[in-house]
Amino acid sequence: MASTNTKDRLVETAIEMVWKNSYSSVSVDDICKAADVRKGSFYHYFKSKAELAVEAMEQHYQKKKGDFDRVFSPANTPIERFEKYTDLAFENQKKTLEEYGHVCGCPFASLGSEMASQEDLIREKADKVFQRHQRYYESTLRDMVAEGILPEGTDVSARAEEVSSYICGQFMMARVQNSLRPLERDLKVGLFRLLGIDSKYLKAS
Amino acid sequence: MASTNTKDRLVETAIEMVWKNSYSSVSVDDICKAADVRKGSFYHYFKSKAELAVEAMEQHYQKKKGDFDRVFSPANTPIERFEKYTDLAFENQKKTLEEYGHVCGCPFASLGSEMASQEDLIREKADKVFQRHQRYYESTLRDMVAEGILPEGTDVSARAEEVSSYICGQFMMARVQNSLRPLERDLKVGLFRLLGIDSKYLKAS
DNA sequence: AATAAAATTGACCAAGTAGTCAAGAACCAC
DNA sequence: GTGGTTCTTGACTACTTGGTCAATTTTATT
Repeated sequence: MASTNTKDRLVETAIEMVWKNSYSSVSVDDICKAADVRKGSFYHYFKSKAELAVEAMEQHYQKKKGDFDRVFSPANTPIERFEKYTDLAFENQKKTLEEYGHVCGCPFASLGSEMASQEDLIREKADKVFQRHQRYYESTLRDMVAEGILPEGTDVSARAEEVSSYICGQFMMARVQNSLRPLERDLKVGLFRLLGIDSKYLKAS
Repeated sequence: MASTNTKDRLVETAIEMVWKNSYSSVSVDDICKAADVRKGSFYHYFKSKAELAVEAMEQHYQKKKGDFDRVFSPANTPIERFEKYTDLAFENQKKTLEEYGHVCGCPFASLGSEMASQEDLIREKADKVFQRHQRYYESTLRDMVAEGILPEGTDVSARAEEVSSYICGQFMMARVQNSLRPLERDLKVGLFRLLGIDSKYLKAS
């Protein structure tokens, strides 16, 4: 688990601690101590705490990218993709609850929202990560249009953003409630209603 | 604007500063300075910073309650209620952008999410406020069922929570993007799709 | 006017904050 | 080995943090 590489160890420790708690509540000293790194080394690799956060976000995205690629693979039907995605998302949240003792929500949203007005680099990074996620949704929506599941002329870009907002909102709600229950009940069913897919296409699965 | 009452002045200043920035980035000293109150007075009224935050949330909810009551009044058709609500929500976000120079999102979500794992009182308060909001949604959804706009047996409680999540998610997204554009484009149309209302009922308005 | 209660003040504290820096250690190519 | 580069260290700074407290002023009650 723990990287031998100093920089990676800092990044991994940071994403864990910040995701569980918050950016401001986790100090550079905390991260250094947990990663067993002296502060001078920290500032050898990062020129600020914010820069570490940005790199942690990128690395976390890269770590999850494989899952995204698998779930949103064209080998799955468009509907399967969103189904598998909500399952995956739920499992991830469940894992944070078991591992950190708390529902942690979406790290990009929490961190991006917390620092939105103070660290523009962090806000921008969160924004960019969401855009990348939305490309997966868009592509799936386009396939839905092609298959006649969604009407010609559907604004896939707008709808992808709605999906992104909805999922993010569900995660934040789960974090604030510190409970997986509404997520389990609402995430998938609400998402498919939001997608505007006729129920006849959902019966099959 | 500025209250003559010391306690109110602290609460009003706090909600403003915390909403614009974040809980952690605004210190007790900052709030005291902005409210022109000495720190001893602060701790005469509040026994901790967290307690102030909880009271600020309650007061902010009370301040907005009138708008909610007007918008969700049974004098409006159920569809009108959600329409007026999205309009109001958008205008509120627009106001924060103009006033604070930044899209601020939902204060209960931002604050609740930021402090979820550190200050349980804050998390709980945010949770409670969302529950109160959901009661407005639920009541409207029940009226929709009664009018045949939604099918008998609709789980209004679950759907209200979905609505809450979606709106919150849109706000957070707007904050992270620091832009009103997606909100303007997606908030209302996505909400009505999420509600699962047959389009024939929407044509009328 | 006397008294008690509520409100205000500013000095104070211990602990933490992000970030710096000069010195040394480890590693590299040659 | 030599020389240069990258890493690591720990002490250091200047400042901020949430919170305390005893002394004072203001306000309300009689």
